Amino acid sequence: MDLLAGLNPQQTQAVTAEPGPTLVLAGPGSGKTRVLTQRIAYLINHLGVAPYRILAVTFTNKAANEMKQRLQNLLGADLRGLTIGTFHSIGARWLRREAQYLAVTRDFVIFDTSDQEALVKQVIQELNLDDKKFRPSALLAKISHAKNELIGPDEYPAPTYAAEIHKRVYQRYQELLVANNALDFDDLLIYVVRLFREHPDLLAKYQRAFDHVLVDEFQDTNTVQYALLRELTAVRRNLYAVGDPDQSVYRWRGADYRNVHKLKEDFRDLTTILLEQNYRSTQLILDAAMAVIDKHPGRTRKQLFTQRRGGAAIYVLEAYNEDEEARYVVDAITQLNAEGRYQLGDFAVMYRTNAQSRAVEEAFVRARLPYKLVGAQRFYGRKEIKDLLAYLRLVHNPADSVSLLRVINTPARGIGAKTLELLQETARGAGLTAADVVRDLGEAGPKSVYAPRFGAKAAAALANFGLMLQHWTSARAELSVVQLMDTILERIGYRDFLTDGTEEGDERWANVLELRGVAQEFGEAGLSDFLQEVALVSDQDTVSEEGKAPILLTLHAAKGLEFPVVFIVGLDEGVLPHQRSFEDPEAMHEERRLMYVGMTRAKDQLYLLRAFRRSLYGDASVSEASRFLFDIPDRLLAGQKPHKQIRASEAYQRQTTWDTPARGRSVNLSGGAATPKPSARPSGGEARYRTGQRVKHASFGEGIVIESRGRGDDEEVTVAFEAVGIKRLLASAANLQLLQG
DNA sequence: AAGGCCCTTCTTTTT
DNA sequence: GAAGGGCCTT
Repeated sequence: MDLLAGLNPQQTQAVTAEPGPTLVLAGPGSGKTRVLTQRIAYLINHLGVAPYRILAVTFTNKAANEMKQRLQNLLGADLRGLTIGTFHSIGARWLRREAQYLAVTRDFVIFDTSDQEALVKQVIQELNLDDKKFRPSALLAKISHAKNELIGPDEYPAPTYAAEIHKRVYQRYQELLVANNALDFDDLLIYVVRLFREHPDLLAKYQRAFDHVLVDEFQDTNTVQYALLRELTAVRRNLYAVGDPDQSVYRWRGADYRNVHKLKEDFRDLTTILLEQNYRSTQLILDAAMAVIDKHPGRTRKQLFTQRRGGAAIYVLEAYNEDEEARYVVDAITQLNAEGRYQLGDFAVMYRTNAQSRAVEEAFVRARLPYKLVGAQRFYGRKEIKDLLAYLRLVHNPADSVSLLRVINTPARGIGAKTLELLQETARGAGLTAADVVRDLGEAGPKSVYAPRFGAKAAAALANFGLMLQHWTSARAELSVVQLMDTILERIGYRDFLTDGTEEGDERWANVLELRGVAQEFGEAGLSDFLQEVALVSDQDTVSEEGKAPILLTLHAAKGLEFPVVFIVGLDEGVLPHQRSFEDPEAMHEERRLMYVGMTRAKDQLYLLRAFRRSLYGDASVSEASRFLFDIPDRLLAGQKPHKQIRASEAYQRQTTWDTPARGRSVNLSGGAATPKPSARPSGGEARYRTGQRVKHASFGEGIVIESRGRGDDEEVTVAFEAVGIKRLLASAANLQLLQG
């Protein structure tokens, strides 16, 4: 079979590049995954490299699985030891293999963010810190940052008092991780690097093992990941990196797209190949996306092009609020679907923050349209799921005190805060884990040396839990993950505990069953593998390929995906770009890249939506159109072109030339003949106020009507007052006096 | 010990 | 506008 058939010249160049350090800068939709897999196939088939001498690293399990799948199709045969996986899963695998060198055993568990927080809270208590002044999340950020710079707890610089506190927290946190036989996400990477630095023989072994190392999404690597790659490839120098700095959106997680530049410095003979031909979007969408990203300072310009000339204009829609914004989306989907041009699975709705999904979901539910929400965090973050996983983790690794504390009284067993404090104290005093103590109480009953420390009732409750735990840990070897899960569920009466007759209760139990399904799919693999798998799933892993319903997801989760029709909602200053990026130019650049990523997901049609009024933390405020909207040339846009909001005082002076597009005018959504506006203005009596009218309010003074809309039988009027700014009023209550009209 | 109520705080994005 | 923490009652 001809591996190179159907590749364009740049792709061919990338696939057949001479061994040696190579950087492929791949624009969106340029066939990056294809190049990466063909490259591996090329190494095996044409250069005769043994598959087990190849290491391919990705960021998500989904990307890894996709590559495996494609290679299987390409090469037919089994992949005979080819290593493909995420940075974290490969790290975990190697660390289990080399656990003899570590302070933890090979059964270590992986602590996720909430476990980390629980641990830090414990530290805050132990060190008697003011929990108002030291927030777990802030402390964890410090720790993670230090870890990513390969700074250990004892090397942590402490020039100030605050830094001294951080250092102590870091030290104790790390001790507790070891005591729990646990690693956090960062540890999965830094332990490998440290191991390599401390044991040159180990490093040499891994350097020898892999002739070729390939990395996907190279722009998302952080300092540790880059160090790992560099050390691994220091001898053979066959590092093949694929990435796109324009799509770097994980800075907040330590990713540094400047690693792309570092690569050029560290490997002076680096071959760089640019992939600019796009096989996804229309030229119009590419032009719009390039217009946005070209405003990004200090980047290498790429000229993306496609054979797909022209294309439908990008629709800009300005809604009154997020509910109407969501309704626009639903209406457009309904319409395009009814016209038969697109299946429901062809649509995607993207947003900056997860909180924005609520309004969209509600609109879908109201329209009785199905939808799929992406977010593993959401599933694995649920209480019932975390609880059940904590039981499994505890059985797997009884040293895991975070899990023990989580489940020891869930469902309630009469073990309260006092008892738990005493339990921890007892364990610490005896140099044991809490699990050891409860198991002894269970086995020896009242004769246990620990029994006298507790009240009779508490001791009995603890003993009971200890017996259960003992039973599970000894039964564990003979049971599959599903069987163990069933045993636990049955024993603790979890179903009855979760289902309380409400719909939510049923949903909770359904979630448990879903996790059970995951375990079932996992088959015969061990508990350890199962726990690792669920600890390392990403949001992007949960996007199923053949969708039957529109998909709702964050812009981050959308990276790497494509859809015929894309809606990006919340194009408001403060949302995208996010408020938190206003002060920091680097963060602002990342918002721009995020916008670029979102836009380039669209194959045929792109809708950009914003809401004039948006609620944040409960109450609403007026927002301005995102700066990114203004970067797109007008000629590429249709619908309501963005306009700068006019301040109340300015509006007052410019009333005669007011140019707000009337909300509610007919918008042609599908690009065909004019069609009725998707959502009719709520019917009601004739509106009393119109945009541009001058009105007077008893206490706010004079102003101009920005907008008026029906609300039940009443009318909601938004007025820009000269003295007090923009206010929203109910016509019936405000008693506005019409000054002209 | 447990459950209910009110208060605060907060949200970016996720391996 | 949700979720967690603190404080109250049973």
